[in-house]
Amino acid sequence: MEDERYFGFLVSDVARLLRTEFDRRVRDFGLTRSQWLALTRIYRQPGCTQSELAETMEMEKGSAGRLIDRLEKSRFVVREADPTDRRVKRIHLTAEAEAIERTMRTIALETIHEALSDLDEAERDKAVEVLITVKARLQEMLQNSNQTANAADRQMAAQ
Amino acid sequence: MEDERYFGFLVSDVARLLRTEFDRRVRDFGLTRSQWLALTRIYRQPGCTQSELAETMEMEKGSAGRLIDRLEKSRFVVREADPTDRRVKRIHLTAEAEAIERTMRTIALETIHEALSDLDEAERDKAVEVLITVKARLQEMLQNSNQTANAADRQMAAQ
DNA sequence: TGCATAAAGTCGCCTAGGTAACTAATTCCA
DNA sequence: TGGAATTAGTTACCTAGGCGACTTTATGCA
Repeated sequence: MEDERYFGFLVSDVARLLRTEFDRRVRDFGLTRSQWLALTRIYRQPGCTQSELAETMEMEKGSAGRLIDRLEKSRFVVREADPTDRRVKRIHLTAEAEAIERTMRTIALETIHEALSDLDEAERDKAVEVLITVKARLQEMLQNSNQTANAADRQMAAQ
Repeated sequence: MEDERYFGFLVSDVARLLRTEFDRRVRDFGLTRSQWLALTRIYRQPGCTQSELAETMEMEKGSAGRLIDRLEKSRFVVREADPTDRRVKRIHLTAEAEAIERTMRTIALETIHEALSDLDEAERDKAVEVLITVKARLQEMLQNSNQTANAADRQMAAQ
């Protein structure tokens, strides 16, 4: 059990190093890794709502909203009102963003390619498979802690 | 090359989910995952300087300093002046922190154990090995981008 | 139909971490 | 030995993301 700990350290370290290296490479484009990730999602799902974006990015809608704030300020994205539901804001890429999305994608692929260059194909595939398994497990765990929190809330409310 | 991208997404997702789940489990102790990580390092290296801590945690000294600020405010840590070098502040755990460090370690091990419970031993070991390889590669990449940045600085300075 | 509930966004507050500029103290070397 | 370069730490400013309270709008049910 003790040695499992390293997995936790390592996965955090690798994620941070990857983000830092990518952000350095794209700094001149005025975007960050998170912002680019959002762009790729909006690119594939134009006109999505903020909540949908938060869902596919697996983050809180508050965090997603602020990400969109920054993207809008940098003119990569526009918010448009939904005609049938006045609560909803639909997100669209600007023309500039569509062009830059392609550049960023190339840099992302180069960065990850270089980061993985010491692995052979089988190792890469196995690593991806393992990470998918762990991620699914963690999502279940988080859902459970949400449920117990909600159950506690309901208990409080009933009293 | 295209499929390598998933590795990047996955490793970031797993790191974030792991942090969030752990932080939820330990919230009542008044600490976060990062703060606990710092405690374990100080536990193993009592009296270390802030720069040494930043080094072993592989983060900027500014970030480490702020982490220590929060730990000091929560009374888990004290800064002590070094008698021989007046620039240096040496970090020590308080008695309370030493006790809590053990509890947190248990929770960390439980969390990671649960997260990895769908893997067999060989998969775990292989994953750790792969992550070590990728991390080393990324560290090299970051060192290179640092060097080119410094080289550019020197060029600027020479002009 | 009317009211409770839920959903979409926003905001404030928190931690985390990078970057860069700055001060004070130390070391190194000509 | 004196001045340049380095090192330790702090600070300000930035993005990122979780959490919870809040408002506005829709929905669903009795």
